[in-house]
Amino acid sequence: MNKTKLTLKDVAEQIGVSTATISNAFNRPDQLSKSKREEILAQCKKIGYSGPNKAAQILRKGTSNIVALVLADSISYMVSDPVASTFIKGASSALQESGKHLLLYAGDSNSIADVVDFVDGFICYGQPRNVNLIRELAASPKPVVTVDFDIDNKPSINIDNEEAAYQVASHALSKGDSVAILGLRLIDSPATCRIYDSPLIDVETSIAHRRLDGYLRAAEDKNVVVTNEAIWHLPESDRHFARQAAKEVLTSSPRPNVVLCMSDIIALELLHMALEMGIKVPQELKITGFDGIEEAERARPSLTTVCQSSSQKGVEAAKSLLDHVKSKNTLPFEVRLGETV
Amino acid sequence: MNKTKLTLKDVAEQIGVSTATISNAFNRPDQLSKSKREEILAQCKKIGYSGPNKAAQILRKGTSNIVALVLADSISYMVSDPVASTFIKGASSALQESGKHLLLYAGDSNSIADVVDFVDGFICYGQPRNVNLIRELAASPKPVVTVDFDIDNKPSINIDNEEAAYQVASHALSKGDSVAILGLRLIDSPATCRIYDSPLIDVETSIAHRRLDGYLRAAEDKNVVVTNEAIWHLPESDRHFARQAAKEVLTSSPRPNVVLCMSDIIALELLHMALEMGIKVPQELKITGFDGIEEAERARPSLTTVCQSSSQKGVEAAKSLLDHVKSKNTLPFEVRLGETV
DNA sequence: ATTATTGAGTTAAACGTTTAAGAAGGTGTT
DNA sequence: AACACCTTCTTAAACGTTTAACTCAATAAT
Repeated sequence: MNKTKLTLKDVAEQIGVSTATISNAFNRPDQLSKSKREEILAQCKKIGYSGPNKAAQILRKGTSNIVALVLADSISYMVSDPVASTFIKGASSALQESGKHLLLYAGDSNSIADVVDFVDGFICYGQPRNVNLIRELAASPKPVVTVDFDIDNKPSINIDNEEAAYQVASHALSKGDSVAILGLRLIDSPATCRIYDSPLIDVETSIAHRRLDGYLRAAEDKNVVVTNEAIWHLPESDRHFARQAAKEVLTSSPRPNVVLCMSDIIALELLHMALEMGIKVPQELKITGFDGIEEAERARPSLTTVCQSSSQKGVEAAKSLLDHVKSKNTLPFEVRLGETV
Repeated sequence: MNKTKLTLKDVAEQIGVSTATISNAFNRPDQLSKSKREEILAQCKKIGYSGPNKAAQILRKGTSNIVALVLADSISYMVSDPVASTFIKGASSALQESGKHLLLYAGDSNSIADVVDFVDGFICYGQPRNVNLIRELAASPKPVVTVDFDIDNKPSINIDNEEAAYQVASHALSKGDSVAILGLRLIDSPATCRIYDSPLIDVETSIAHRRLDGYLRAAEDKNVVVTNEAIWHLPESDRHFARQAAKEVLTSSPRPNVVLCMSDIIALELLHMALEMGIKVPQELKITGFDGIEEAERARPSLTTVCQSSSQKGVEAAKSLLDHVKSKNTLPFEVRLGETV
């Protein structure tokens, strides 16, 4: 049992070669003869040296094999959200295959300063609340890949949200004529409310606005008028907020016969409440979701929604980061016709 | 715009003090006068130096503020499991409060060698598959806290699984007399099967065996005979495996009238299948679960189970690690009487 | 026989900090 | 006036590697 941990220097002295040679034995096999290398590795194993210290390598090499996954909100929230956790699954398995480690980073923190020096890059999932964080990411010397939102000049992974929203809304509006929209993070409010004339946030960068654009274009095509009073804002795709918004929509008069929801979680909550109130779906009320989570397919009636593969997004994001891809990557989506329209 | 990143040395030269003083300005305010410190900090901000490089700090200080969360299985699986993800929630929020970062580490990997040099400690959730990993953790110089399993001489967070299992089983067996047990990871098999006389694994360290002990003690108390043919092994708490085991149990003859399940996921799948088959619960079949997940409470009939707070376990694990607690910590549990017994 | 070329190792300078030990000057005590 | 004792800052040695540049033989080319 050694008192203190062995270093390259100790090992070099014991074996009788220079530190450089030991280092090369571990990192650059072409720099020394095969026989010597094997001898060194065997010796190291015998005396209990398990390889160069990683902390020192991080400093010296400037790379750590750690990738930070910046999550839009708190980590707590993200892990329990089915869409986000599926994304994490995809990203983590792709990273693991490349021997990278995953550091979970809360997007509600104010700065990446405490990790930027040692991580190899950032995968950024969903629009962080904190504007300063986005600025820092944009200016970061380390590679950054964004998912479900956009930073200028940084690669991103996305579906064509505008088109997807357009398609699903067109389908629903061909069967109904009065509409409400349950949107996500459209304005700066911590509570569920109609947007009225509140200033919209993140208009350029957020997918919510692309989806809204798509909904509105579909409505225009079908000659359906949508006022700001028919557009709700939810601060999060959370059952609690969704329930409240659902209640407001369903008790508003006149009650719309089409409700376009920006997430399946919201749509499902609306569906449940409608059924509880004895409203017939889809006869009296048509509902569309967004995301295509499992629960949406299992629901009765099953939800009409836009399917996108969160896990594929995770995989693509990881790949883009590792391959130093510079361009934006637009993934496919699919409108799944369920029984709610 | 500077070409290359500023270092302490650059800054020191520009401001005209020693590097030590700058370092102290950031790390040890008591080592220099208040006025000088403020002046330095202001200057740093002006020239765009955002503080000492973290990679260098990790090497020099030997601490990184990174905690590795070692998850029993692959990260992918763990993130989607409701119990595990709730645990992650608890742990991550507690760590975040202390300014620590969370590194997700797959327990199905073979060695901690690639992170042990730079992480500050390990939180280990659930029994890792890989025995070598456990050996390394046991021998690690860095602090380790285990949850839901045990390593000698390392602190752990647990409920009294034996007693909890005893209580819930006693309740169920007071209303039934023939029993099957759906257990987790009892033997070394990748498939669902009866344990028969296969050698049991991790007998000393795994919670599954504590629960089994509790079940068997309750059975003995009630004079109910349990043979190894009534005990099933599932490799994971997964709906797919659960469904298969449920089918086998429900079609076995004679069919037991009490089934004790080692997780809610298993119990719920059994419940659904029983209802599909037209078996009346609890009249013809009594079911108990374990964990107390939300879905168990929402189910109809609601599940009788053992409630434990996964998120609290996460919090306690983080605290133990950060406070260098050496002792084992036994958390409370509660048997929730549902409608399935 | 002389000069290039290659192969195998070594030397020493980074990487960017922290911190024990020391120096210089000021304050308080006797 | 002499001494100890702070306070404030500096010096320089770590922390444990990687890697460009160099040395020294041995082999190949002319």
